[in-house]
Amino acid sequence: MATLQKCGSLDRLCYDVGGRMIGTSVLHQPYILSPPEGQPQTTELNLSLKLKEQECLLLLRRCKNMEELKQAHAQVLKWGFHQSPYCASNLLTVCALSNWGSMDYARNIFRQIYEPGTYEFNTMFRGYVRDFKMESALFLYCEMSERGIEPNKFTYPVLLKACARLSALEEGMQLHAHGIKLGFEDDLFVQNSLINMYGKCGKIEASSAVFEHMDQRDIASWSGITAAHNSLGMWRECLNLYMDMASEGLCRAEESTFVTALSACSHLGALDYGRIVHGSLLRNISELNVIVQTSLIDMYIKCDCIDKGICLFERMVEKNQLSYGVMISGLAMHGRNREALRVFSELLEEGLEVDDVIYVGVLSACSHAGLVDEGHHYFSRMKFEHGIEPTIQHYGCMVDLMGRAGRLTEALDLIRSMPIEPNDVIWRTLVSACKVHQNLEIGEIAAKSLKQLNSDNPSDYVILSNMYAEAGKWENVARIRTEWHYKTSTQTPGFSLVEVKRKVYKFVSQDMSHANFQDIYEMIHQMEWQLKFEGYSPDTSQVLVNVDEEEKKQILKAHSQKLAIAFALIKTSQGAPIRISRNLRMCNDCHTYTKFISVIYQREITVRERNLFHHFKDGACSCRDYW
DNA sequence: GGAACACTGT
Repeated sequence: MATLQKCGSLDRLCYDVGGRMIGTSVLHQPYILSPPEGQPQTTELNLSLKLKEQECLLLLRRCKNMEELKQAHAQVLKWGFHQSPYCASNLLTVCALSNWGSMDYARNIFRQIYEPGTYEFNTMFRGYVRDFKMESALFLYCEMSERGIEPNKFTYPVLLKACARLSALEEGMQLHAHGIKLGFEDDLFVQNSLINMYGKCGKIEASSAVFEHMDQRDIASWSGITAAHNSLGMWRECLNLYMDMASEGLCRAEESTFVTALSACSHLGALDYGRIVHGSLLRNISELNVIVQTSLIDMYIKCDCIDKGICLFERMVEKNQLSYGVMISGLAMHGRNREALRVFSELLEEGLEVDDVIYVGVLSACSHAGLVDEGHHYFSRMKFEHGIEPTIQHYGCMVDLMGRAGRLTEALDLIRSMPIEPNDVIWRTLVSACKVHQNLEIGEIAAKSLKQLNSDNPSDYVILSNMYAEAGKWENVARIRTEWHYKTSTQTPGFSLVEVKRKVYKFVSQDMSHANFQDIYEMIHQMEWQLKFEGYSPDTSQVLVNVDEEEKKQILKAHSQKLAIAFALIKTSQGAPIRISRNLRMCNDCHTYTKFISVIYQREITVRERNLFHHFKDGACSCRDYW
């Protein structure tokens, strides 16, 4: 049998006309096949060896599963070609990258390769990343550096992807530096990967810097930069980027870019934009895939077009778990809880997998609808029938479910028996329920636990102080107010978004930053008269500033939601619906105010509050004042 | 041989 030898000298190769060189490009080292001992190196022998090697390659490439591969591997070993760089590399690629391959097997082969080069390392990186073994990939890169093997331009994208998935900023930055040193910073794929890596690590400035410095951008560059903004909650920026891309006309958008843009529309409640994206989707993509369709449904639902969402959902030929998930939580958001549960049973009938997210939707539908027994039923079914361990979110839903129904002791027992540490959301849910049901005893327990978590949420103090006020415990109210004052600086700024003529405007409380803020305040002033005439009186109980009553009223008047409504009234035609989206729960006064506006100006006003829609029409709200 | 996408409780 022939053996493989490393051939150090090119001279020898030149002399050895019949002997052949294998894989110089791969290993940067020439190799020859030597004849069995005592036999001369003849052209015939080399030809037959070459043919044999080809046979090995074919054998490896034909494999369709691990069993076949193992057999082929055994044959290659028998023929003595396992050291041939071609054969070894092919074997490695098949193991690491085929759908049925095994990375463990690949690792063994890799270890047996005489001198693995950049190509073999890259193959291993790709295999590891594909198998979500990011640490292993980065670890192997260290070995590569120690061995002094030069990475090439294919090395960086895959490793940057590993960093992106791990949110490993430090490693990512190191790779960036190495890439620059080796002169790969101008490679399009490296740049795209950098955009993505920095985005996933939350370093949007770094991500944008790479994007800005690119000479040419392709669709992936745009895709990456929009996704980076989207995942960090910078939805307006994301949409602006999408529009830039569309208007530049240099790239034809692909499905992924549409999906990102639609996600931004969902979060912003930007229906007009959503429609534009839908339009270009129909123009550019002939057949919409499941992901795009699901995103469209999600967008319509979150932009208050629930019926359009349902219509698209029903027309879908192929639905997956996520499509159902979007529909279930969407229906729950709009208070159509029975329908949500019906869709859930359809999902089960379809025989699709159920996951924890779907159950969050199901349980929240039960809690909104006050279906206590059903909620308990689904909760235990989730654990015992589907083997899903409840997460903090499921417990949150259960606490909400029992809390709304006034079963406060049960809710507290559940929190105490939870195998997970309760978070601030859980306690806050219970505090709110205690306030509604005026249970001071449990309320105090919950409030104490909430305070221990130091979550700096100003609304906690409002609920607490209101709870004490209703019970007439004024010393406690005073104490809470002082404590609150101390925390003022750390509160999250609330904002309202409103879409007017395809542009999304953001308002914060007391906002003076808009170009036409004077018109807006003038409008607020006019509205005040109308409101007074209709019998509205401001409710300052939730104004969280320690000032006198008159000043409180002034502050109340310029809450972000009111500014957004005033702006929309000025800028839209009579009777047009107004859609507002906010990051925080609205205060009682804004709720009452909006009800009055809906009747005075004859407008339908929808306010989206995180995951709940308030639909104001003719002076009433769809939540029936309980939210 | 390389990059990118959707759903989560107050």
